[in-house]
Amino acid sequence: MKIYNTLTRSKQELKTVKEGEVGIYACGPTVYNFIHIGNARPLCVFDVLRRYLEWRGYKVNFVQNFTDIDDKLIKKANEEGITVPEVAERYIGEFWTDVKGMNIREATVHPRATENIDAILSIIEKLVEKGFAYAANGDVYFRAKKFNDYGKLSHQPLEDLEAGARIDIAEHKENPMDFALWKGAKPGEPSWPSPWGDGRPGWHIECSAMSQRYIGETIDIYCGGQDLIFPHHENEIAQSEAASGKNFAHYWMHNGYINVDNRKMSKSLNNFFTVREVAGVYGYEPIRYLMISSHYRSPINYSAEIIEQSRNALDRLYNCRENLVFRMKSAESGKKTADFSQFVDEFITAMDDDLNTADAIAALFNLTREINTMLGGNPTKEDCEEALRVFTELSGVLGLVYNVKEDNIDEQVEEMIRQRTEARKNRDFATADAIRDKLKEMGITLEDTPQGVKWTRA
RNA sequence: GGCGCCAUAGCCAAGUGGUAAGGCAGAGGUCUGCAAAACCUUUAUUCCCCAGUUCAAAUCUGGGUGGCGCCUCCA
Repeated sequence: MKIYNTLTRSKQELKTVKEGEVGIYACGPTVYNFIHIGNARPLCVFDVLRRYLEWRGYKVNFVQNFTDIDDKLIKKANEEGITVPEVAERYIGEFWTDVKGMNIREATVHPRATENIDAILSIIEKLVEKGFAYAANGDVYFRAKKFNDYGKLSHQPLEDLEAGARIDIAEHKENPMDFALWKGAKPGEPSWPSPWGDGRPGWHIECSAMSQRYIGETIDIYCGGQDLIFPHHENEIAQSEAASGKNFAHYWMHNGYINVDNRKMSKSLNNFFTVREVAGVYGYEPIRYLMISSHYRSPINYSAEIIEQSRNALDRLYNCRENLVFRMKSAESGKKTADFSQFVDEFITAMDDDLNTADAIAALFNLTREINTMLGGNPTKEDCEEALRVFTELSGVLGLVYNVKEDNIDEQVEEMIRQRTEARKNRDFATADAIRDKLKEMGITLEDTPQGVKWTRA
């Protein structure tokens, strides 16, 4: 698989540190509010990346953090008159609601900044020891000039960045490009003890600490939005590599923005839509579809029109599956002649080329047309099963078509159990046993209890 | 000022040297008790403009026009 690497600005063949395994770190949300559809993009895109790599046989260690201590959380806590942990807890809960709605799988681990203060402090100590960091007025700063590769991700020499930097006169930095690793506590703020006094971690250091703890000193793929390239990811490289002396991440994947009226959606422009409000009108599924319907590095200009188009496109996929499942029930058993491998090949070719989900979706639609055509003929049960298997696999890798009714299997089972109970009451054990055997065939085991019949599915 | 991205049909969107995928919307048709769904046909002689390279350019090069982003918290 080829991946576009921001670091080299080119597509590169994916070579992982450990054969067959891949460690991915994705910058997670700062949990001070509902997520907006701009946040939804990396969540959906990198969820697809993870699903795809797993489907191709990789063992994926997918780490996504929660930033649960930060200026914005403190501000929010003060506004609402609650504590910072209460703010975090609330919005982590809301995050899960949206994320589950969009069929985004839980990461392997979701570490929180506040649970990794020890790891953060140990990196800072190392940096101070090596002369890459200095304490000033209760804060600790990273000495950007001392790290020779500073600017390698954003491809900007330090001097140019310096020229554009805004100098915050309130800080005690040696150089404007230095950034905070540790912030001295202000009254009323949450804080942790440290060798430099009570304080809290800076934003950048937490990701370095958590990626190192949960993946290792060198990670394979680091993911995030383009707006994190500078300064967040640049700073992470600097502090991580200065501390470990090793490559921090081999591949950097950055997704494009969601725009509104062709302007970047942002809090300051106040032109953002939350996932919750869009889902309230259109449902969660079209949001996911929209996010992966174009290439992840291209911008998407959000509008009501395109989300409606997404919903309609999705209907075509759902109809196909429904028609297929319906037909499968009555189809006669016979030879399997259908072959859909061509669409799987198309799909893989697309995804291998820097996660070209647009082309992958096209392959899924081509498969859909083929299945629909097949249904117009006289397919065997085996043909239908094969079609459903391929369709489910491909749509599953993209995480699409997930609100599927379980074909009323629960209702069916309940009805059969009711009939069996009725038969037993009438001492018609032949019928009762026949039903029991039929259920067994379906993978259902029964258990008679004083409260009634309990059943479980294999 | 430095760095970078983008421009393909009514809309969305792939395609980065071999003659324009896919989806939405529209039109016509087949099927259908009606209706859905599905299927077929149709909708870009052409990819912002100009010049160049080439047997061949949406694709490469140069120039222009228009739009956007990062350099400050942001996905």
